[in-house]
Amino acid sequence: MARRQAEARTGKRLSSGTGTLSEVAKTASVSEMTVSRVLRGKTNVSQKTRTRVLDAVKTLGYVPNRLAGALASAKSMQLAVVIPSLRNIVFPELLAGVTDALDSAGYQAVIGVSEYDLEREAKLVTAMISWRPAGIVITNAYHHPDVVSLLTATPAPVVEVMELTRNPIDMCVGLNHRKAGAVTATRLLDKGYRRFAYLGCDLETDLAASKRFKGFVETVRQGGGAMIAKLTVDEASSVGLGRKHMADLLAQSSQIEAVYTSNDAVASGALMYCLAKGIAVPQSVAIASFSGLELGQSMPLPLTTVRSPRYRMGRLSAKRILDRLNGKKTPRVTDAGFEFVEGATT
Amino acid sequence: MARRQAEARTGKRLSSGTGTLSEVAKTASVSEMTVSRVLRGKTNVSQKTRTRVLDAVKTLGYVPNRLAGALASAKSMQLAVVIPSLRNIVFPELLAGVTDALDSAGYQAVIGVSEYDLEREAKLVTAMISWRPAGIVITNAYHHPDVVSLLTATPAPVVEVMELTRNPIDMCVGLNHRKAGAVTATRLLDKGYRRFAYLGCDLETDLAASKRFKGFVETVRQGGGAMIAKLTVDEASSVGLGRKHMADLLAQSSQIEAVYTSNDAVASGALMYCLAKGIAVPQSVAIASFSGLELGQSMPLPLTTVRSPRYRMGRLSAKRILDRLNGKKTPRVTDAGFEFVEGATT
DNA sequence: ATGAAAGCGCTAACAA
DNA sequence: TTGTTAGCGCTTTCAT
Repeated sequence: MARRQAEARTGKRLSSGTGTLSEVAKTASVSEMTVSRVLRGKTNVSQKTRTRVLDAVKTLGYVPNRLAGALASAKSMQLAVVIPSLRNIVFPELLAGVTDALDSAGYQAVIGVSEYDLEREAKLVTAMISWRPAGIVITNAYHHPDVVSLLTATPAPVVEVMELTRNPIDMCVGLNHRKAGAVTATRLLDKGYRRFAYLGCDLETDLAASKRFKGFVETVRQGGGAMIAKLTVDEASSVGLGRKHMADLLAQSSQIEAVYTSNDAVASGALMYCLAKGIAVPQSVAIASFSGLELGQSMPLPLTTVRSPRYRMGRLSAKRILDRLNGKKTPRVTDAGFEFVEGATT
Repeated sequence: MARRQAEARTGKRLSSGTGTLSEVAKTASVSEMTVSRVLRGKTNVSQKTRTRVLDAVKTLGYVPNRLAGALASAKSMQLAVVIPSLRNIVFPELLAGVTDALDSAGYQAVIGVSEYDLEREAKLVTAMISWRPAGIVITNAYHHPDVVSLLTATPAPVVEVMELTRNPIDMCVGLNHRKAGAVTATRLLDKGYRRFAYLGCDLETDLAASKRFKGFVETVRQGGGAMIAKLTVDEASSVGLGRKHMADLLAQSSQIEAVYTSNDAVASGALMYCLAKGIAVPQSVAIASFSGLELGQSMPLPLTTVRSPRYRMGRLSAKRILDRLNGKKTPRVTDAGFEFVEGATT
């Protein structure tokens, strides 16, 4: 048996190991169309033949070939999802929302990871489109010009997710990152903080973080505060980033009252640094952030942060696409909102 | 323009928005076969015609239809990946290894999430096989009988990843979890700990964790130690789980010297609880774990743990499948190993 | 180096 | 309710 397998799995055939519609048709003594109808749950088939067909399917262990189905009907059941990274838990969480929504509708997610590289994203989008997906979910709102043309030309519904844009290629589901930064600044100013610092990843790469930063800085200035230190590191946001670089940031000025970070991972690392060094938070230095990760809320001091609805945005994105495919009217822009979370670090 | 889009994106056609091979052929005044050859990088085409074809492709913005290609050639460029969850960062990390390996070879990953549910996994595997993937990567080594038949029958290479089995359906890439538990116990015993407790998720659900637990308990017994407390919670492992339930575990006995947890997420939560409550780690209670997450190593006290090579296992799994597809000989069983990490929590 | 014919496995559209 | 015909867009195979 093992030998048969080894021979069969040469990759030379992927016929199926499951036979074809026509074999099922022969076994059940009906036409291929009838089998097709039964398998797709069409109602105009008598109960008798239906049972006969289903029996044949079962005895043959037949699994339909969706490649052929999609080609013939020009309707795929695959949804392309493009995300920048799998290392940052927010994207898997987004993906979880997408897959949950698709699951009940019988769709599959095909994923592509751009690693925050626009060129790579462009290649990826081409590759995805070559599978003629029923829809496309792509993270963020800034893309390679080729991606914009491709996505504009494709007949499939497209959702840009995470950031809010007034001018999406097709649809968009996201939140206003600038506003999230601004809200955070307002809360900190209200608490009396005036001298701020920023710690995070490279802002050219993470455009959403950059928007939050801008909103934060603007509001700080308007509120009479000042940014007196800033440290960005050319690597992806992570707990390790915060843990390793908080010292350097604090060394930039002894007057820092509060640190705003690119996200909860960095903030958690920064907080761990303070805990390890015995630096009093928030008395010596306050920390505020963005994401609302479970991690941040499990810290000895729960983080002050802004919770973004990743899972919900994923679900919503998939829903928008499914709705469109079902001919429903869909809004171009969906503001998924966010929620300020008052923790113990400010 | 926006209107045209809205009309086009009804989901009624997914023809392409990009034309077909035959249109390219007409534009370049060659046969479809020639275009096909150029696009697949076959060498037996003159430089002149090649350029002409490529020009036509560019001006038309043509993107090949891989559904049709895969159907005609019986060769898909999609790899199915089935994982239990996206919430636990180890699976996205595994996935990252897979997508990185696929990327350079031009393959795409189609993912399915079973949510630790064998029934759901069975449905998922059927759905995936209906796309006739070039290969299948599936997490863990225990499956629904239907899954076993399906995977045994499919001509595509199959890799079971994470756990080590001597009898994989086709191939397997993983580590010996029982041994990982045993090694951890040995180290703790060597350090003089004798009274142990366990904190983690439901062991019926997470079979790998269960194997580690068994290895741990066996070794503890053999080494003259004892398990004097155990708390398992019927929810997925998470930082929150450890954070919330560490108190209850410690309440079970005042004599607990060391706590072994289902993984680093739980351990991190447990450690945070101790930090928040001022419980001295490891003096009052030691903590040891499994995973080797960046998070655990960024804690104020780095965790004592066992690092599993998630990313590498992902890469290796994809590599095994690609090798098989290229006709290379591949080992049935690949032990990816693990590494004990001496932290500051023991 | 290039092309023509046939067909992959399925479904739409029409007929009976 | 069931079947027939004609493709979907591509690649294989076999010519030339």
